[in-house]
Amino acid sequence: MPELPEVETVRRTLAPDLIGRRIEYATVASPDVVGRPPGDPAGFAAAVEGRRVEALGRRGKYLLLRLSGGVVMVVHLRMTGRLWICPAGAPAELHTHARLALDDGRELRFRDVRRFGRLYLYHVSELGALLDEAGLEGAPHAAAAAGGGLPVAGPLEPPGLFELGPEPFDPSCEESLARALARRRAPVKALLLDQRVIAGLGNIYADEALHAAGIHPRTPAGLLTTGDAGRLCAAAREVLRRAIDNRGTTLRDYVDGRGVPGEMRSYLRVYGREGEPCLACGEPVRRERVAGRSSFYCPRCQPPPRP
DNA sequence: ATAGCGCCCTGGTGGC
DNA sequence: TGCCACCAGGGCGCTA
Repeated sequence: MPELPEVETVRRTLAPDLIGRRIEYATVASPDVVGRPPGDPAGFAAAVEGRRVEALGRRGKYLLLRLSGGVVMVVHLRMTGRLWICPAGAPAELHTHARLALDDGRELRFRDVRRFGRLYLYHVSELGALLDEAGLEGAPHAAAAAGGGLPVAGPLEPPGLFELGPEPFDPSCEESLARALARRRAPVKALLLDQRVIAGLGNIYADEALHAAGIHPRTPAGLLTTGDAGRLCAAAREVLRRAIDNRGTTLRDYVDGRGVPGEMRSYLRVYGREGEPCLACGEPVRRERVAGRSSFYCPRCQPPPRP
């Protein structure tokens, strides 16, 4: 389940092989995965062909590829998406939806068994602050003024991309979380998963962060203090940092930009460990459905809220 | 405004 | 062994 650490790992592992490469031609097979221009794989392919990859950035769980001519390709892997580079001759796996042939005899491939993942195209002028936030320095693009030859404008889908909360490593994270928690009845976990509050946490790292902070996932957000919000942010940072250091969590599908699985799974302290002893206190880890998601926690380290 | 739920989609799993 | 209900969960749209 690509969350922030997995997307960041994909970015880091793709960058050295991708930056400076020219996309010779593109094959996009499934209309489903083309979010913009909506359902137009041919238009998408035509719009990226001939462009060079200039830089790779990330914002939340979105990966951004800045292409020459002021075009930005945005990728969201959702649940089972994979984006990696392989030799052009490698047999295409089932559910390969896009293949971008590079000028060095290799291919950038997008595969997604469940077709939840999406590819989007934008012109730099549409992205505004997002470029800087994603670490793509928005140096003026001389050749980009005209619109980059993109076939469509259309609405700025997905809306989520333009409503992202602060990155967990951004100093404004504490304030955003504290503000979101105040007077809310929803379980704290629901807000951690809300990308408008903090960008980049998913089910795995939300559980890990709550455990590290000693907060039960079902705790009504409004019961938490500003101090709790601070501890939660600090816990999230530590968990995410560690996950990035270990190149992400591979449960089944996830691989990095070179096709290599991540190592973080062995270091998860609660996620996926129902019935096993808490690594902090030995109490068996429990699993419960919170905010529509399966949630793992230690009943001793994370005392349940009093009903 | 907010909270909760169903939907999308496929493959793996576990029960019988 | 085969069959099938069920589960995984990110984001979004709908409802009350």
